[in-house]
Amino acid sequence: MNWTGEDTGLSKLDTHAQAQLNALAPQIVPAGAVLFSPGDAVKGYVIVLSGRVDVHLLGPTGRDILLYAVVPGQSCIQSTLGLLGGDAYTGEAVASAPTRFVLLPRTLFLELLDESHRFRLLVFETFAARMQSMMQLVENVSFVRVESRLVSLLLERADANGRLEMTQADMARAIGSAREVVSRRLDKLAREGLLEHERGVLHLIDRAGLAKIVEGPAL
Amino acid sequence: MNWTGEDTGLSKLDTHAQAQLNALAPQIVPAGAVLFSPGDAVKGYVIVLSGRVDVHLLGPTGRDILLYAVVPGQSCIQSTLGLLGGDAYTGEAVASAPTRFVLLPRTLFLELLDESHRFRLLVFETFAARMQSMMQLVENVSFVRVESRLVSLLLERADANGRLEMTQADMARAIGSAREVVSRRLDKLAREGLLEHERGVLHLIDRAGLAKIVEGPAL
DNA sequence: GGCCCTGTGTGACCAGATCACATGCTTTAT
DNA sequence: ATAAAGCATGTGATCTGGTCACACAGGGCC
Repeated sequence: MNWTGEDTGLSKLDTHAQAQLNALAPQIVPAGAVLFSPGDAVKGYVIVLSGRVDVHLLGPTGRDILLYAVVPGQSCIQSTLGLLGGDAYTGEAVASAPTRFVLLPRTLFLELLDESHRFRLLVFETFAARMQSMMQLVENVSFVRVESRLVSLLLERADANGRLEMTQADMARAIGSAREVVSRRLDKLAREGLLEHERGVLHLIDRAGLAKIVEGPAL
Repeated sequence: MNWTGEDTGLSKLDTHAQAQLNALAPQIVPAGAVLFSPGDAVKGYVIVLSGRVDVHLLGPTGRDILLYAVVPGQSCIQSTLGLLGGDAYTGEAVASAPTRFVLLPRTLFLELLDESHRFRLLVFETFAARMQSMMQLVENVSFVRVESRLVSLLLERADANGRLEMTQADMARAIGSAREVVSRRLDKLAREGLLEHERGVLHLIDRAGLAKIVEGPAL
């Protein structure tokens, strides 16, 4: 098994560290699998090789908000928190696509942290990136109007043809809003001729017009 | 100069690292001093020895929200982000009390990170704590009602006699709300006999009653 | 005394969240 | 094939909270 070569960050590790990592067997889970839930103990450091893992926070009213997505080569920092501070998870992580990942046990993680300069950098960098994106998130939910957040999401996630398969409930989750609000916004955007939508699918019509909305008034 | 002994985390460092740190001269700034603003380049790793530094995010409409407070022994992770990723600051840091701190230059920071196991742990731990508190923040602003957040703040910051000197504008900043909203909430709490307030000062009357509000309905 | 600056109170209005449904499409069971 | 169940969506009413546009009160300071 040699998976460290698959991914940018890890391929630069020294060979000793790579050997130790390659000894671990990657796991595969289907889309929808829950990797951890609030309160779970932290089992190890997770590195995603392919697929995508969404980590979100659950509100008491059933609403939830996407904290960040873990894409290949990145690791889930919630697990890092746990490994360093000993706290349990507060968020929930679910695979939003079939996902292949490895799980470094705590001892190996700490060992590599001491031994490998590159591994350290890697951990720090993903950590820093996450922190940055968390700040971005706070900025978004506090200062950016729902319409802008929604349109940003659509522009980001739609394919080259402007097509996007996603339910309104999932959009609401991703931007930290409510399903009904998304429904009304999409309606408005459709009335303005910027997009079309039906059950489960959505087509962007006027990307330029949508892009203008993203810049739109602050709040 | 020997300031590493003043503080819990640093006193456990190996003597070599301590010697290098003690060679740096602490700086002192008065309350209200701005340590950095959005867009500033990162000068180094900041460790606060005494006082208090508030880091907040500024909204385009003039509203701002407290991201976290840096208290003695902690470091500002925004600077860590910058040192590792090279990005500029996005938040603003102001001393909310007279503050004494040291600034480790980038090179020394990276050197210690490689050399000192304890320093590494220290940095990681503060990093993890910050991340945790950022998640807490997201949870609060998304899922907790303003009244609960306000009351939490009052209970946290009031002295033993239930007295708190703070303007409504500052309270609003701290909980990520607007001044007018705070004004109306305080009014309501006062009408219910839970507290009294006048220009710049505030007295908690019924701590138990207030505590019940914190638990209150989710949103 | 009149100024100015800061902190506060208040009403009107708007965005967005919540609640409580009503449809309709799709899949599964019978 | 038809009914039942489940999911995705639409819609009105209502509430919380943020924004705007003020008025007003308490201190300093000249």
